[in-house]
Amino acid sequence: MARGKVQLRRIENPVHRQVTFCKRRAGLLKKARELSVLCDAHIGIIIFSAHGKLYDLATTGTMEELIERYKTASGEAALPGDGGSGHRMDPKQETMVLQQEINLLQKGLRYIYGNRANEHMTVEELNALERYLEIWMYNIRSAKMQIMIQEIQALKSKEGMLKAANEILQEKIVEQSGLLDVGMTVADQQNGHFSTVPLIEEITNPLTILSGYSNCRGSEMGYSF
Amino acid sequence: MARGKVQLRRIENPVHRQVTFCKRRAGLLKKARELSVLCDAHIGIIIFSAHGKLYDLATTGTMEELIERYKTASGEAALPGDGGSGHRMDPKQETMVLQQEINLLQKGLRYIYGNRANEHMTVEELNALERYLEIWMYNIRSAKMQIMIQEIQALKSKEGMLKAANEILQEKIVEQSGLLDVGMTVADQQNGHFSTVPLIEEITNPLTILSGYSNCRGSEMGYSF
DNA sequence: ACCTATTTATAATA
DNA sequence: TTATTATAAATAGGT
Repeated sequence: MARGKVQLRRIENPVHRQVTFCKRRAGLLKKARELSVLCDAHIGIIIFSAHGKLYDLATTGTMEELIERYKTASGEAALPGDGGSGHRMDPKQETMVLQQEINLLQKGLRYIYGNRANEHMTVEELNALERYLEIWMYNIRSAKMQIMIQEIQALKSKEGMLKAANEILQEKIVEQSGLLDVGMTVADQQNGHFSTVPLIEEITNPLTILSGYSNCRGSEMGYSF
Repeated sequence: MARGKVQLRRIENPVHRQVTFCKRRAGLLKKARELSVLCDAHIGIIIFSAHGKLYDLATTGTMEELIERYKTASGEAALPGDGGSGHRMDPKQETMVLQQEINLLQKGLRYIYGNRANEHMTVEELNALERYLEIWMYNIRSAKMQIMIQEIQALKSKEGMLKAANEILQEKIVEQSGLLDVGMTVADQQNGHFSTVPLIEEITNPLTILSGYSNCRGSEMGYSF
């Protein structure tokens, strides 16, 4: 949330990932304490870093007490809750948790299924919901990849055209050099100061460099989704 | 955090408290999921509302697995402080985590491809499996994205070199044309068949085309979706 | 629930 | 880790 928005995927740079982990961990625990104080909630948080280091927080009593309470509460049966947040028990509620995890899609989902989606969904409706979520996520990701692929193709096109142009130019130069050679023969007879050979080499060199560079190591693998 | 800052103490107005609880609870869980994805952390959160209602989140596997791991990790190391003490992951613990993931995956595979009547999975387990799959997909896509970004950069680099080469070639041609013109002057006096002007235009045209973008579909790369 | 003015959180950087 | 600072997010107060 600063100096550039971040995508919701694993941070590849280890340093960045570590810094972000420290900061966000602190932020998360702070938020938990605030929520606990503001709303009388009892909160326990367990965090294992990628390296296995443990960080925890228990806003009330000990973590053990919270765990005991959790086991009791989670084992009980349940009421279909208000309208959103995760409880447990039946498939209906569990799927609602999944729905919450994709906040951006929630609005659209309500549009499609109507407000009663939270109240009276059958198993069949839930299956349809899941399928729809998958398709939607697929489309969004596909769109992003499409943009990148178009860029790659455009760049490759430009590369091909530039290469072709270089060849044409090279041919023209050779051709011109031949003409020049004939002309220079006459010229040499007049002042004898020029030689065409070094000139041709000068011209050819850049192309040689280009040809060497053109090892397109672009992975030939097909990107699939 | 908006329309007026809030004091860090219990919200007296019950309505406000409930609304804030809902909002901040959602925010807290969202932050936890983000931290988990961004930094490969394994996070469990248990929230009891003031009225005793349970809300929880396990970003990896099941809450029970996290609790087991917590007990091991917190019991091993030194001081059982209030909260936030770090501990290290020993081989035993790491093996346990990996074994949990493997077991869940194998069970899921048997469930999916085998006889569902023989393999029973709880909703909790299925959700955990779903989260695993999602994380794996994240990482796979991240890797693919990385490859594509590298390819784009390589192509842009090549494009720049080719353009530079073209410019050099163009300069050489103009330069040569000048020399050729001088030579042709002599040659024209002999047979009068050549004119240098059309030649220059012929040479220049390809570059004009090159500057133009796009076209060309070539791209032997098999991107598929 | 939805809408914004503000407050917070935090990504990039040193 | 910590500090800084430009920006992205979260959210308090209303509707």
